Amino acid sequence: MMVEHELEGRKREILKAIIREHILTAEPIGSRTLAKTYDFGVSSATIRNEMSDLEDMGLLKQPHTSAGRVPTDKGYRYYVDVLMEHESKHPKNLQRSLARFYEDKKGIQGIISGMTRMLSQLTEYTTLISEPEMQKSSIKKMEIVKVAARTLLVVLITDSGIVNNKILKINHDVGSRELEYINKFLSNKLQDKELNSLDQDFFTSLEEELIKRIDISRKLFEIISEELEKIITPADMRIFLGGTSYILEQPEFNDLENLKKVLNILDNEENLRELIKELPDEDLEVKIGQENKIEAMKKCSIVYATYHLGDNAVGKIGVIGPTRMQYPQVISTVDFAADILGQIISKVGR
Amino acid sequence: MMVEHELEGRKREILKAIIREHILTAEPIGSRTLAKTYDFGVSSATIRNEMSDLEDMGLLKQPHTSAGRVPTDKGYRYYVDVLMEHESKHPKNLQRSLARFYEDKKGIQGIISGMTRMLSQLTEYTTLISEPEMQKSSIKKMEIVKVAARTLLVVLITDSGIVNNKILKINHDVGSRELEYINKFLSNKLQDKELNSLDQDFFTSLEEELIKRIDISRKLFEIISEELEKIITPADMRIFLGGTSYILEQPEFNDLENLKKVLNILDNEENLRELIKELPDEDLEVKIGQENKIEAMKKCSIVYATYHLGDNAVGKIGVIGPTRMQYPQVISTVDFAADILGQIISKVGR
DNA sequence: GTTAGCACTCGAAGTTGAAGAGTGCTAATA
DNA sequence: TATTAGCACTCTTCAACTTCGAGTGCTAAC
Repeated sequence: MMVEHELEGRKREILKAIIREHILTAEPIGSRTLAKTYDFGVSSATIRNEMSDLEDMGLLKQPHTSAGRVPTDKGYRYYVDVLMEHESKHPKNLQRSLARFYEDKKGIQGIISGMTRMLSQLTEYTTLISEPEMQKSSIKKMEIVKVAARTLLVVLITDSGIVNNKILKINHDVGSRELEYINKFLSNKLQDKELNSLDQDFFTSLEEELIKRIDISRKLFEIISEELEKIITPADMRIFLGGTSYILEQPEFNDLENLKKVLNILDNEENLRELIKELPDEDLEVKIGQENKIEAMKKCSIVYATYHLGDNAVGKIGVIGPTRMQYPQVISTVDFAADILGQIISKVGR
Repeated sequence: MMVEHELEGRKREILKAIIREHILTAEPIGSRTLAKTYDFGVSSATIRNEMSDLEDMGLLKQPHTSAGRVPTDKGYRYYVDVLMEHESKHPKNLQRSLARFYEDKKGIQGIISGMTRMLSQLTEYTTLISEPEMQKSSIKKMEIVKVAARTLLVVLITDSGIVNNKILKINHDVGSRELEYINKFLSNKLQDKELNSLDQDFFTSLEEELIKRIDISRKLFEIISEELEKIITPADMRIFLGGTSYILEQPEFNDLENLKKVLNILDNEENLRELIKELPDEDLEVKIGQENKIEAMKKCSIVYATYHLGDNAVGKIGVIGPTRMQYPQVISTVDFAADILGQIISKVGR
């Protein structure tokens, strides 16, 4: 199946031209049009023959007899992997827009939300950013504060500067001494621990130790550790979505049926989480059409990158569009955005 | 303009029938159809005359000659205000679904997010819920915690149980004594204060007093009070949106132009905030078509209610659909949902 | 290996005509 | 006087038909 890597020069150029043209027009490309706009030095008939070969290889297809050719997913894949010329320059206006972020102090979520909007405006596609996962971070500080009778607030801060908190209802009141003790004890035990090392076993052993030392209600500790676990698991990690309406600009989604399917996914944060979980932690990846596991996404491409906060927490940033996508620009923009986003958040955190 | 209130019986019944029928079919309603499906005891010709009168009053209109009639915004308004029969019963399955919420302990945002999804599923329209505004709440507890060198965490808890926190970067380090003092001082001063009474003047006077008592860096206090103000202002109050894709089910949005306009509003949280600000604090209100101030919404209706947390914080909960909307069901559902939402959140908070 | 030429295919777009739904008006009716 | 039957007229929708152009594949010649 790796025949394509040996594509001779002219076939390469023709495929490249077809894909470029199709990305611009969203129309099937015919041999005559191609011969006229590009100068291959051969006639349309020859191009026709080449195109027929490319079709046999599965890189092109015809929507129907007597229409021009359209790239297949495989064609796009080959384009992205081999043919495409990468844009190395990042537009000046991007850098300028970024300045704003440094001034803002709206917290991590504000930054991500702003970045979502910006990326979607730059690419003119729908954009998706996940909050940084905390799994790989370690705990910098954790504190339980009593905020009212039978109400505690657990605050957790990681070394990447992410804050998480949770209100805790308990049945019996806790004395402030007791709480102080628990705080000290937990601080000691949890300091600098990696979050993903805190499993059920860990908590059980903690509990045993704590019970030995102090006459603390077992029930109370159970609640605390249970809640701590919940905070840590990224089950309800927020996903930021922007530029949904750009989808409507794409001619391939003029078909309401398709549109519905895709919007149904985007509509629901649960589905988005699902979608993001599917994506392996690559620095930069492109999922083209059928390569997506979720049914409704099989007519879309996703260009995504993983952004890093130091060496720890990571999140995803991605762009969703039709398989006919402006890959060079989008890839370069997403790549850059991931880089910048990591930097900005890291600065806020530290 | 209040002529309509004296609409004679038959005209009322005909208008009601037309609106009902149109809500179901989304088609213009003709006199013959009406005469056949409803039994008014008169012929289609008579109905035709009545319809003509109703059109003169601005309650109906014809999309074109020789089409049936369609209700105008004014017609719907009259329907909602006068003709409509309210559904008083709340469906059993709603009550059942609610049980789930009580078990969840995902915090206020989780509850709202869940409620958003539920309401959109029940009504089959797009749903919108705003976080409770804190303006009218008072402060129950506020505490500044030092989480790292030159990093403070401000935690604020209101009497309606809303927690807000913010990370604070400062230039110089603060001693823990200093902090303790500030905490005590602020606790005293802020306890039970209403949030909307905390204006610039208040902070200035606080500052003066504090400076007298302790040798605290003026700069530090400025930062703290500034940030406190930011926490309080609802500038970036979150809006939860659900069921966007239901819009696609509505035949009136088969026109891509319309659809784009509306989705553009929904796409952007900023716009949604704008939208919600437009809505006065009524217990339950319906904005029909042209009554909406935002251009893109002039083909939509919004049914919304204000939900309460005790007597204090309030938020909005609403449903967006075409002007041809299932008003009776939606109104009753939104009303009920607002009620329930207030209750649930209050319980979590207390 | 390349190309010109040609028959063939298919979709897009425009045209026409018939069917159907609905109206408004008028004159007859209860 | 309010109601109704009847009829001419208007307008949309839909299907059938046509035309046009873009594109292909194949063949034979270069």
